[in-house]
Amino acid sequence: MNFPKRKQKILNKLDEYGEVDVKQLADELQISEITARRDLNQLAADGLLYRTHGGAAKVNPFEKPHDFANKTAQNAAVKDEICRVAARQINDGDVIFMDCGSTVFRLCQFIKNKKIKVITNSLPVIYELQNCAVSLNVIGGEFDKERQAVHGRMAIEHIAKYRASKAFLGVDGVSENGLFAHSEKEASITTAFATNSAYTYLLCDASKIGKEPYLRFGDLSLVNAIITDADKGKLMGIEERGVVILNAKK
Amino acid sequence: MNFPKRKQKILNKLDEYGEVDVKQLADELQISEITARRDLNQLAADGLLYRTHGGAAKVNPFEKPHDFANKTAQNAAVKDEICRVAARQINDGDVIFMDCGSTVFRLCQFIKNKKIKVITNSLPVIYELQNCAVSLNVIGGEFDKERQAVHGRMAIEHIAKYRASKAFLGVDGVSENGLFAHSEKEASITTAFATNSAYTYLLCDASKIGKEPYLRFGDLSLVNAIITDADKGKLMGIEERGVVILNAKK
DNA sequence: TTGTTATTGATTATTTTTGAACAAATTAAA
DNA sequence: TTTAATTTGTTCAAAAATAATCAATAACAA
Repeated sequence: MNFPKRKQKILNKLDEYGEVDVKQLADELQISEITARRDLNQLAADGLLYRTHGGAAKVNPFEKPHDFANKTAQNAAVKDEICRVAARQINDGDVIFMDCGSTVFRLCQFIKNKKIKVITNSLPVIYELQNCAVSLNVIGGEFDKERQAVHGRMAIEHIAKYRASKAFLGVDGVSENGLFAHSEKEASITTAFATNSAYTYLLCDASKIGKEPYLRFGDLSLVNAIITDADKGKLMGIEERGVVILNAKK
Repeated sequence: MNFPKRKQKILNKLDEYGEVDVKQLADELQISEITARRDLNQLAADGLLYRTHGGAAKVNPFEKPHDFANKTAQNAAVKDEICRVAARQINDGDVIFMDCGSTVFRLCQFIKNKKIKVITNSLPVIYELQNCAVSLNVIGGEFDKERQAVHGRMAIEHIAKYRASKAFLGVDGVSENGLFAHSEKEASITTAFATNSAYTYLLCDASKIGKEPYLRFGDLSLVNAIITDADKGKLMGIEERGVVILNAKK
């Protein structure tokens, strides 16, 4: 039995029972335990399941059915690790910016009982945090349906009126040459967040490191720290520029 | 049983009873007490619960946002009639203000296919309209959890920058003596909406007519028309002041 | 054929998880 | 207040799971 077929079986099983364990999987599929583990790791890397000790679980069986939750399911495990590290940087009393990226969204779950103020342009973030301890400030302006967030001139003006102690941002790419985005819209918002916060964290998984898509919108000096699961080797050029690297490897 | 599964069980239990204690948890989940403690500590670190001596408590005593849906369900039939009439006043190309009242919220369902721009401070309205034809403008500022809407000075400033062709507003009371609200917050937002739109509609069911609760915040001249299911008799004093009455009786 | 590559399994070392024992801290009681 | 009972954090050890390395096999192309 080849991998694609096993993959299908594993996912079916997972869908039915909500979880699987390595031993039982190895037995049923007539493969060794290590192969079963390798399969699970590969599926976990694709964000199709959650790897646990001894097995795996469905991505999020108790998550809300919002469509933005689905988007963030890709690489959820890695993103969660990154966000755990990020959450540890946040103290009561902080005023933080959060942008509308899928990685930053996953930060919500870890800050729900912190006594902080969150300023954001992301509808999913607002929706997720509306009933918890954090105080919310909504950035006003034109609503972008695709990104489920507010963008445009008004949004930039709004941000400029506030000062945050920390900003948590995502980008489409980052290298020693600077920060990169797919669109002008996101670039200008990100820049506004960064310039109006005392300390800026970039949250990005390994896939974004070294990528330079489309638009270079800012220098590395715009951010103070990068929280990532990428290897040291890939980050050398960036660290040399004075950016703090926070490792978020599992 | 692995951690993710225990995590879910703990959270479920917490959700049901509001609190758990270590001993009982260890017993029910067939784990040692120290493991139970470790689980609770980890969940607490993620902000999913509050750690107490001997156990843990739910993180947010607040209620879920369902109460908004419940509120809108009250008198739904009457409110829908009012909103049907309101929707007929809206033409393609209009720029309209919508406030955060439960009546105005029900207007959403009737305008989803109109080619208009909606400017609102109501999170439920944004959520409801995010995936349809209307273009959305989000009013920025401090988020008020109770009302699920944005209020405050920033919101007022935001509104002042726009001009709408029509505003659709709710109030807590209206009589020939003017407009009434339960709180200063809502009053100032309503005033801002009304003064920045060419034509202002008040959406209110019969229960609001003649009521004068707490704060009188504006003259009747602030509105151009009232859409209501109330009898002509109750409205005489108001109509005399030049306010157009649109009947919305079933 | 031959060499290359991908897949799988076995072995070993490492990491993670768990529980027990005990000292420190906290709460409750006298 | 002091004392007793709980609860907790810490350290250590055992067990389980995992990652890493290497060898065997299968699939594939030249």
